[in-house]
Amino acid sequence: MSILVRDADIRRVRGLSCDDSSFAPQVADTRSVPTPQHSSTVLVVEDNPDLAYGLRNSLEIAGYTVAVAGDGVSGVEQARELDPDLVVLDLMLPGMDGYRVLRTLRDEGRAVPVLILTARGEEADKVLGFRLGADDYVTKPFGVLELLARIEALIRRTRHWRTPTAAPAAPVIERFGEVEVDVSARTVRRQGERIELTPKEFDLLIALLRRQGRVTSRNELLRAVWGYSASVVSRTVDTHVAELRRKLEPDATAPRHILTVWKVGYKFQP
Amino acid sequence: MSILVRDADIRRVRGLSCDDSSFAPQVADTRSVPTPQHSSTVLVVEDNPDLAYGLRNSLEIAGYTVAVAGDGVSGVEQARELDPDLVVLDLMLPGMDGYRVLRTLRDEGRAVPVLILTARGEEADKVLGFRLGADDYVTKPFGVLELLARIEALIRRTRHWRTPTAAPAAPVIERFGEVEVDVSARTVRRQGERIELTPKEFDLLIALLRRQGRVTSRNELLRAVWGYSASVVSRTVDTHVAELRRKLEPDATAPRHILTVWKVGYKFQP
DNA sequence: GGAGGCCTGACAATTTGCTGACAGGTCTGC
DNA sequence: GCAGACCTGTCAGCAAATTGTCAGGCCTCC
Repeated sequence: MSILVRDADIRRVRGLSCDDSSFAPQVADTRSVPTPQHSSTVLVVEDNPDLAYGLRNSLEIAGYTVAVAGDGVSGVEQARELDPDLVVLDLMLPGMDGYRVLRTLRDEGRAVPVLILTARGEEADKVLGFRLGADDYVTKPFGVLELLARIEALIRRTRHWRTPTAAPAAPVIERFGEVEVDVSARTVRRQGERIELTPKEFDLLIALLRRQGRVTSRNELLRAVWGYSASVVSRTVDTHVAELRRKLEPDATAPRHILTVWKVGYKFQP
Repeated sequence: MSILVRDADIRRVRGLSCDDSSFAPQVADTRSVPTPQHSSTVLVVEDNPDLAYGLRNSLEIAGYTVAVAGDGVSGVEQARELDPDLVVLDLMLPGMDGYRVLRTLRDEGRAVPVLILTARGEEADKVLGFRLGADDYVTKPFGVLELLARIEALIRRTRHWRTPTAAPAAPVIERFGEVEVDVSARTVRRQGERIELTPKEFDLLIALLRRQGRVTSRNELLRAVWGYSASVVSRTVDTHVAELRRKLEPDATAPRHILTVWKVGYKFQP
């Protein structure tokens, strides 16, 4: 893994003017250079300090504004606050792992491009990452120049729809029956009263909400919420569905929203 | 390199409805169901016939419309004519190489996403590819599922500026007589009133619907709905047909939609 | 070390579907 | 046109499959 790359190379990748002479304060330099493309913000969510430092450095040299989050929770928070142009996301994070970070962002309706950067190179991992809404997936060890090129490509691809519209970022709230779900705050109220859902319960609820009106098999729910594909052997999904019903349905024994479809799966109805 | 992948996996990558029961009618269904997501067109520019064939196959199973070009010049031409949603581009091409194809497309102002697929895995090659305007870069040997996931991600990312309105998954509804069937919700209404069908009944109804207008033998229905082929010894199919008639026909003794064809089987008529 | 979340596995409660027989229709050969 | 053979319609009960539910135990996080 070559974190050590000449600055000139890094600049070149971004297509900045590259006269090799400058060993001057690069950061200040690139900032003052009137880059035609207004400086984009990149959020790096990475718990390994060394790697985070290296990335920040490379990205700043390439002319980006960089923020670093050391764990999943602060990653989500900073993504909300900064509204970055791209997120570089490690999967192995303490606490909230990368998959969950990604899912949370997407559940909140954030379309920010996400590049997953991880040691997990199994094809299944990659497929899962893309399914959850990732835009690129780079495995360690990686070349910095390639990473920068991919970041550049992603930002290039997504720039035009960011500039024209200044999103007012309305809170995403879903309602059904006497329940309202604030997706970004991950809170649920029922008759105005706060209901506590566990993370899995909330994810499951969102997954059902996103598929409302359609029958969803346990397997699809497993993949969407738990992240793996396996023939359903245990009662995990059912257990959580039962818990959701208990917490959200007026009468858990006669559900009106979270319905069972025999031999197929579950279906959410508003 | 695993070109050989189960169809079910390939479908799953596109997020089509997927079910645990391996041989159940649901899987067969997905093939004929008009997928709500309008079929995207993928242009494959690849001179190796075997690889091109394999790609076309996988992509078609995944639900894409596929065009193949065997060299760079016809690749550019087809890109102009078809205006595809994505281009899979090999670099090593006879005549006009991939880089030049890419540059030509971009010079013409075509913003179509391009995924480079090549054996050249040097970082410098990748960086060059991205600089020329590629959106992704996959090196051989590659996993088909990963490639499909990347293609899906790219098309997902670029879909919105091709289709201005993002419709929230309109339900697929089939109608006949006074009955309407919502396939994805697995619900049936008759004169607007909800009719409860058991799983087998619903599957049988779908199977008949899919074969409307032509006679279907009990054996074929058995295979389609029950998943196994067996000479019909029991009255199973008939029983379920009777039940369907009772629930859906205005007069079950004089069916108008689910007709008996003597000594042959059944026929559905809208 | 405690608490909460999550999964597992068993048991109970439902729902579904198959079987097998009988009744009623339809067809074929005469 | 008739009789017998054959095919389809129908029914109800039991067996099997599926889901609801719960408590115990493992694990992670605080």
